[in-house]
Amino acid sequence: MVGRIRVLEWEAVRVIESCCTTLNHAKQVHAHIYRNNLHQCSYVITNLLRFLTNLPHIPVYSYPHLLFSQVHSPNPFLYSALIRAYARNGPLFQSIRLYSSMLNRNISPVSFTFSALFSSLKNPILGSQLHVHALLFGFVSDLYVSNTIIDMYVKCGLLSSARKVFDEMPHRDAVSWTELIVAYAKSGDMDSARELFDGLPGKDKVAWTSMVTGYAQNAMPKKALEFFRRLREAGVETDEITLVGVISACAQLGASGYANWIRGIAESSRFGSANNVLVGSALIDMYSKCGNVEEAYNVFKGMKERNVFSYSSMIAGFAAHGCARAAIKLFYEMLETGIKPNHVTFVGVFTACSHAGMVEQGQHLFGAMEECYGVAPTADHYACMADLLGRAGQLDKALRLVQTMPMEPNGGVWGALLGASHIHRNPDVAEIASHHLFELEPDNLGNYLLLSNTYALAGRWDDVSRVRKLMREKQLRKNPGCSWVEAKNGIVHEFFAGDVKHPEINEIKKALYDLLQRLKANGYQPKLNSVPYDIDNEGKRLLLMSHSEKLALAYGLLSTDAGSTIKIMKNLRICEDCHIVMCATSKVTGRKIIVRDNMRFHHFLNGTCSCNNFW
DNA sequence: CTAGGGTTAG
Repeated sequence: MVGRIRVLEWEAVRVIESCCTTLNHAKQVHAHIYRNNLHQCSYVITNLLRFLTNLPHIPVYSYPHLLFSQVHSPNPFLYSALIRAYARNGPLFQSIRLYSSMLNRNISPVSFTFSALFSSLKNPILGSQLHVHALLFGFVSDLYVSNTIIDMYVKCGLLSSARKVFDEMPHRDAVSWTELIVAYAKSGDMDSARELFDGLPGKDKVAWTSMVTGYAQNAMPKKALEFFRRLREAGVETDEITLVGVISACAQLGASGYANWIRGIAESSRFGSANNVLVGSALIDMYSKCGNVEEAYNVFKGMKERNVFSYSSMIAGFAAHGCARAAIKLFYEMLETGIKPNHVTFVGVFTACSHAGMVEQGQHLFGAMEECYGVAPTADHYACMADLLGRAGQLDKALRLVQTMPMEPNGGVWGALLGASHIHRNPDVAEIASHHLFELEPDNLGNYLLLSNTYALAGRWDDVSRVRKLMREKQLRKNPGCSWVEAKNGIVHEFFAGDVKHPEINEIKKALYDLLQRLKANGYQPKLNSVPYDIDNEGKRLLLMSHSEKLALAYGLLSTDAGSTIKIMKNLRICEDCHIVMCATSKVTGRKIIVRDNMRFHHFLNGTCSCNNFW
């Protein structure tokens, strides 16, 4: 009889492991188990519960608990499986209650009990108490348990406690190391991550990828590429997640040479964009950020499967390039496919409207987002709307929106208002916005500059010096303006404002001088009031001449073939005078010029810019 | 049962 039950148990578990793919399957299996009197068997029910835990959105309180309660004498594994189910999907206190009830019934926990408890725990007080329990029961020498304890401390933000557990572990595996490496990377401390990584004896794919991704996420794309090169030299396999990290690094570099290089690697691997949504979406973003929105769309069109990331990235890409109508059209296409937009999708949609001055369209969608699509607006969406109204010149409406919005305005909201005040030269609204910004972001230099420049445009030089004094007191120093341009051979050249370091600087200055003369003959006049300093006109003229994007433009004209597109990247916002020069140059030379500044892309063609002077 | 992943902004 016992033997027969064993066979049945084993069979039931095999059925669960192989055939259960939906909740309905699970229920059928359960009925079968019930008929065969196996519903009291901890082993079988544990496996059924484990399966249920992995299904998304199963309310734990109902069915899984029912399964559990039919077992009269549950073993510790069954308890642990239900603890894990609650830890994953249900209320935390239920996990803890089950754990106490286990102890009360004198059922000793097993290591699985603790890893289940720690796996979703984000409460540092409970966490450290349970850590003591794990110590008392002697489970901290268990790798799984210690690793989940490390993970728990990391999730609680207690990196030093996590490190202490790590340092005191008698044995560690790659998981223990990588958990900490990632934690350091996420906290922005790549030096510590690097130090740990260097000491890791067997560096596997995940550890290498964590370094690549860590550098990418911390805005060190060159370092990310260096580690990717070393990863490949070490003969480590590259998978989709590694690729995504490198692609993101190339996106930050913004140069087409890197973009095409990693694209080639990705497409010739098993994780090409046609079959892999993850890689595809990352490539869409990369090409958008490299100024090639057409290629981004080619990747998008070539994907067999698309999800909310692919659509949102593409919509944001169109928006950044000023293709507002394409962005909106894609948004509606997305709805037709049944893919639900999320909060990021809407940010992209509103940015598109904003940069195209489509106020009514944007307001309409803002009104509909919660009602029709179930996405509740966040402060970020209000920032988009403040931007939309403000850019379109409706500063009063924008201000009223900010003052009546249902949540506390964040920096983005006031920043949008400040930016709009600058565009429309309204120092009064700028004062209100910056007053809040100086509280919220006391060290954000850009806010001080925008306020000071808005005063300068209004000729309020006393106020300008007041803000400059404030900046000096806070010891905030302006980032030097810097631009990059791709030469014909794909090499990227860097220029700072007033640069004299480039080997061909004399030719470049000559070319720029000649260009400006040509533009002047066609009606260009330097926009002197875009210089926010109280100096004489000749000084302003010279200052404008030295802007890094103009140097980059001149070098681009010198170093690329006639008829080819010139691509320039800038770390700060392009200035009004440079914007005019770019427009005029595109007309006079017949060149297409693409400028990526820190805000968006500008496509200059035949005298006009895709941003319609909204930026 | 524990470790790496893509989209947004002024």
